[in-house]
Amino acid sequence: MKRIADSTVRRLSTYLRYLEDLDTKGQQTASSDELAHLCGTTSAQVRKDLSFFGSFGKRGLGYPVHELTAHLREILGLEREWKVVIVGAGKIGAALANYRGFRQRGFRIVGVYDNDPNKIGKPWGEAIVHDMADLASDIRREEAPIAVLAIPSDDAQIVVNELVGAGVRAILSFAPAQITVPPHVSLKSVNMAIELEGLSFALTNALPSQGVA
Amino acid sequence: MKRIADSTVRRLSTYLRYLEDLDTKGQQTASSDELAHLCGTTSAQVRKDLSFFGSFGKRGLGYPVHELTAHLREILGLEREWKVVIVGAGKIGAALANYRGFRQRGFRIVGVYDNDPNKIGKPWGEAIVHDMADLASDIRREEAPIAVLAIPSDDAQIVVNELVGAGVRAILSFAPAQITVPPHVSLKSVNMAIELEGLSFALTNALPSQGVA
DNA sequence: CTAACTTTGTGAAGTATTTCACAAGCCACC
DNA sequence: GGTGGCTTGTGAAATACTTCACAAAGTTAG
Repeated sequence: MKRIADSTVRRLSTYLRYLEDLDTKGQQTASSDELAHLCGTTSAQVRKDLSFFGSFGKRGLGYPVHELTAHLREILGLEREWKVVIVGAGKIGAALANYRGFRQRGFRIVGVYDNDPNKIGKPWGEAIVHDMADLASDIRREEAPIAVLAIPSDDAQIVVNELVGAGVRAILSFAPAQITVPPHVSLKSVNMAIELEGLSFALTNALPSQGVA
Repeated sequence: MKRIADSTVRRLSTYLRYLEDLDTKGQQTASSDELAHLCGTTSAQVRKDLSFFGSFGKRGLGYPVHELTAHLREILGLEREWKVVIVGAGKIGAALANYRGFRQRGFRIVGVYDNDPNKIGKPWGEAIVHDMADLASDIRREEAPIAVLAIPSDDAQIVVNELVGAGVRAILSFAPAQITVPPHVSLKSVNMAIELEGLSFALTNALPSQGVA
């Protein structure tokens, strides 16, 4: 199978979100054009994205909302539960844990870890903060495949190595540092500084044509 | 001047971060190859990125670290202060405000806004939470060009319209919703659900070749 | 059943971005 | 001051992604 572009996968997530809305509202079908308008893209893009995975639509009619929703969930691997550990009992991790969609989409937090003695043992949402010293062994026991890295910065790579060694296969990092992982591990980095500096650049250089997300 | 790709701007931010490190350590010059390794890209990419803005290197020697740092700050528009308002006195906004690099890079928070009566008037970091009702007039008075949108979700577009109407020219949104802005306004969206679903997809479809950020 | 209309799925064309590859420039050493 | 070894800057090639445009297929109305 052809490699799927990251940009395509991101759009699939967006389609899913809006299809769920439409499904809740009881809408039976949606055309690529309608979906495109909701999601801020073009109808050709929608059709192309979906066509990588099959023919889900009916010509002259559009896509069956409920059915396509199920297909997308399947494609994105959201029909199962994913165990997630959160490393760093700070604000970012808390924001994520608070986020309703997190649980709704099958991501279950099985542990929160920190190395601050003032935090260890304290409650954190519905969980209790564990000692980072237990991180690797807990991951091995739970077989959690996903880790969220929400620690300030510098030891990020060290922690990542530990995570990878313990069998984590996907990491979402909020640490403002370049991290490397072996090829069998997936890594996504969210770096607020980069986003803000991107805005600074845009303002400074006053490019016409913004408005995308 | 040719349009600069978003991916290029993101890399410039990364170069800057590592050049600052090298500068602090007292290193005089850095080759495109060294920078590439630090930043997880290729030397050709580094040279191409920089070449859009000028010839900063010396053949046979590399780039002067301190000087290039200054150039990049200039290019990214970080030689000045940017006033930022934060909309939504929740965890995400707090994470951002806590983040040291935020202030270091010239972003100054001039106001935090929420519509929750239990939060309005309460201290929030070093600031006090203001009523969203004052948002537009405060932005006009302060002339803050950047807003961080850290509210749960649904009214996101309404708030954005208000922000744009009040003169905001760049928005960093953490709301998990599609937002549109007029062409003269820059928008960056960070959507944790999309990132996590991207990881889920990668795990499910077990693509070989990950490791990028 | 036919005609008019809608919408998909998809090669082909068009853009955008990355990588290649090498001439030209600079340094250091003899 | 010439030679050898590095490293930049950059067109050209390669790759990746998006948009176009249209045949094919389905729908609706008469």
